[in-house]
Amino acid sequence: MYRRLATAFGPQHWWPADSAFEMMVGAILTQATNWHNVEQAIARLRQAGALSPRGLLALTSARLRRCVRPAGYFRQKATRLRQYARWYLRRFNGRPERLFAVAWPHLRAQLLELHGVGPETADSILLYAGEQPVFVVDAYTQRIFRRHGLIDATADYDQTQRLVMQRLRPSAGRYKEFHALLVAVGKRYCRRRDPHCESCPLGSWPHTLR
DNA sequence: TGCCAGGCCGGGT
DNA sequence: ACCCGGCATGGC
Repeated sequence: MYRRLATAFGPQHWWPADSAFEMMVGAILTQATNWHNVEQAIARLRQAGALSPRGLLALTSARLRRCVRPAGYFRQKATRLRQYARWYLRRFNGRPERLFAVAWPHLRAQLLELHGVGPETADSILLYAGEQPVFVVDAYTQRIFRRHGLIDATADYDQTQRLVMQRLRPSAGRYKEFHALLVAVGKRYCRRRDPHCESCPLGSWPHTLR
């Protein structure tokens, strides 16, 4: 599946961000939200000088909310970003090399303790900002794997993640690309309703790729 | 127009 | 341990 997607779509160049902190901000902002909306919010944050922990914390909450608004859930996300920035600054001085000096299984547990950071957000940060060999599962991954019979209907995040990490040799580069490719193919061919699979590189419904 | 987007949390069974 | 409603904007 990975090879087929890579051939069909080519390199995805993920995660689009100029710094580790910007990537982490994007990971929180993109929760259940179109990336286009996130880009608008990030542009506002950049304009406000808030793409660093200190810069973000310097904003009033009203101003922070105005920056976040295009990304939706803006009250929640503004609060979560502020908490995240405070944690990142206090514990790691806002330095990615300090953050990722922590062994990733332990760091993952710490990230999950933060309000507003669940498994996908934590794993995205570990993989794309930290280059740790952790596969990121998202709604597209689950939907595509189910439609191809790779997992059963009840498989949860951890089971799906285990499947990939047991079958694909640990490699941050490959995990990054595979996740990005699944999103790319999912957006085009595997939406919740209206899956138009005719020309999908993974084959047509009902899927037989195995 | 309605549906959907790169989730997560809290309260209820 | 699940299940569900709430959270919100912008594009097609």
